[in-house]
Order: sequence, then structure tokens, then C-alpha cells
Amino acid sequence: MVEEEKIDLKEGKEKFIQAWGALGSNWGVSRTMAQVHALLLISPKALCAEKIMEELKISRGNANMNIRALIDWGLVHKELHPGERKEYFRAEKDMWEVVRNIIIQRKKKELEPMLRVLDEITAVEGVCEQSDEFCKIIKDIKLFSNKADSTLEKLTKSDANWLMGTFFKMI
Amino acid sequence: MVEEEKIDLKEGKEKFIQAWGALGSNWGVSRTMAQVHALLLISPKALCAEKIMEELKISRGNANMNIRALIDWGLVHKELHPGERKEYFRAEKDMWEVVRNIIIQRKKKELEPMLRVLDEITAVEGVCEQSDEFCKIIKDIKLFSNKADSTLEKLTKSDANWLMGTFFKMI
DNA sequence: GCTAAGCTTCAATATTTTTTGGAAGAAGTT
DNA sequence: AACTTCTTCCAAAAAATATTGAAGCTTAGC
Repeated sequence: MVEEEKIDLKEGKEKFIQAWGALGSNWGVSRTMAQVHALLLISPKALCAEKIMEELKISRGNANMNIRALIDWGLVHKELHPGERKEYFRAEKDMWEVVRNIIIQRKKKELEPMLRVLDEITAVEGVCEQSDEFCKIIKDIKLFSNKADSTLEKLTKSDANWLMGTFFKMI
Repeated sequence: MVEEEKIDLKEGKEKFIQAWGALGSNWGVSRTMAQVHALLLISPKALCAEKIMEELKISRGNANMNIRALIDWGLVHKELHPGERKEYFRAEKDMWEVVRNIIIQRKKKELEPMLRVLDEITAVEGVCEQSDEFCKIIKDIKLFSNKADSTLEKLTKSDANWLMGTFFKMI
């Protein structure tokens, strides 16, 4: 009986890791990185590199690289246990924090560079009819992007509780 | 002088196509697909397959596949010119419509399947301590995902003008 | 300063994703 | 029906990405 439940738990974990991995690959995140994240998300305690390698059957190098990347994204934290040299890793469990970090990072790495490109482009153009048409379209995109930028900025700065309570209900 | 402006226009277009392409590849969209989209976005008039192939230097098959995919996403529309057999393609220019379509598609293809997986998983679990911990984490993720789902649902159903006016200012 | 545990790096390799080009299909014209 | 013009499909090739494994590095403890 207990044995049977344990099999289910294992299956459940497996399923979640697979699903999260698949999700990641549609979002420009490597499957493995998303799986490491999933594994840590559903692990109540911090795991060491060895354990992650073993669970996901990946090499040391691979594990290391993906863990670093997750730390860079602010989705995973390093944890040191007194008297041990090994590093342990623990995922941020608060889903709003997770999404918030992702928004912050992607805004910085993608939206902001795009805004700069749009600025450059608008600056350059200006006389013939074709230029005007192009310029008009770019201005439109710029306007939208700026709105998106400031909305995201405010979103990430707002308090999680307020957000979940007031804001989500309101729409 | 006019010649010089034309060069700038060309450069501007080039830059935009490159930037949009790079953006796409961080979002699980192939670079070429994003470039086709960019090219159509900044083109005041609809373009035929030939023109797209020529501008982006891609093969017929590649152009075709990516155009179809963009149509599936609802980002590009087919346009037939009376008396011509060729098909022309025109991008949706309203950025809110663009984003709206993307949200609708990704919600359907990613968020909803994930919700189903989360349901399956919660159903299975239940006795030992480990199961309980796992279950608790999954429930948390499910709660958040459901909230995200209904928020996106409402977002995509709301009117663009109201959204841009009231909502964005409010936060 | 030496050793050993553990972390990092990176060139080689494997895998996945994209692209191509051509053959087959569809549809309008003579 | 044969011809033309364009679209679609798909297997092979190319390109891009991810993964491995082992060498090298770092640091704590002796």
C-alpha cells in the first residue's frame, strides 16, 4: 500500500518535471534548465549537485551550467550547510517571486534593448513617402512597447499581496 | 540626398528585422519566422512569397512554412488580389491585437495543458509525509496558474481601448 | 605547502531544430 | 487535356544548441 503510494509520488514528480521541461522549451529556456528548476521546485529541501545529476541523469558539467544559469535568473539560491563543503540549491517557491524575477530579467534583456533599437530607428528616418510610412509604423510599435515597459515596471514593483488580492480581482 | 535617405530607410528596416528576429528566438519562435513577421509588420502593403524570399534570402519552402505558421498564430492574413493568382500576405498592425493573439495561442497550447497535468498530479497523491509535501507545493503552483489563467482570459476578452486607457494608467 | 573534495570550464560530441531544393499537388487558362 | 503559375510537402543537409567528460582550478583542513 505504502509502496503503491510511493510509486505514485515518483510518477507525479516525473510528470511534473517533464511538463515543466516542455514548457521551458517553448520559452527559450533549455529543457534541462527547466527540469532542474522543476526538480528543485518540488523538493522540500535543498539538493546538492550530485543529487540533481542522479535524478535527472545528466552530467556534472551540464548540471553545473544550468544551476548557475538558474541562480543568475534569481530562481534558485545557493545554500551552504555548516561543516560541509558541498553546495546545496534551493528554488524560490513563491510563484509570484518566480514570475516577478522572470519579468525583470526578460524586460532588461529583451524589451529594453528593443526600445533602444526603436529609438535609433526613429531618429534616422524622415523625408520621402516610404520613410514616413515606415516611421509611422515604428512609432506605433514604440508607443506600445513603452506602455508595456512601464506597465511591467509597475507590476514588478507592486506588492505581491496587493497584486493577488485587489488587482487580479479587478479586471 | 534622396539616395542617402533611402539608404537610411533600408538600414532602418534591416535593423528592425534583425532585432525582431533576435527577440523571437528568445521566445521559442524561430528567428526566420520572427523576421518574416517583422518584414510584414513594417511593410505598408501586402507582400507575396517571392518578395519575402528575396528580402530575407530564404528558400521557398522555408518562406512558405513560416508564413503558414504566422497565419496559424493569427498574426498574418492572406490577401488575394483580383485578377492575380499569387497570394499576398499582410501582418496585423495593431500591436494590441498581435499581443492578444499571442496570449490566446500560448494560453491554449501551454498554460491549459499544464493545468491539466497539475490536476492529474494532485489527484494521484495523498498519504505519506513526502506525498503531502509534494502535494502542497503542487497545489500552490496550481493556485497561481489558475489565477494567471483567469487573468489572461479576462485580459484577452477586454476591449483594447478600455485596456490601454483605464487599466494601464491605473496600476 | 600538500591533499582531497568539490566546483568550473571548454573542446569534442551528440542532439535538436531549421533550412533547402525538388517533386508532387492544385487550380486557373488556352 | 496540356500548360502555366503558384503552393505544399518532405527527406536530406546544414546550422544551431545542448551535453558530456575530463582537465584544471579553488579552497578547507591537515
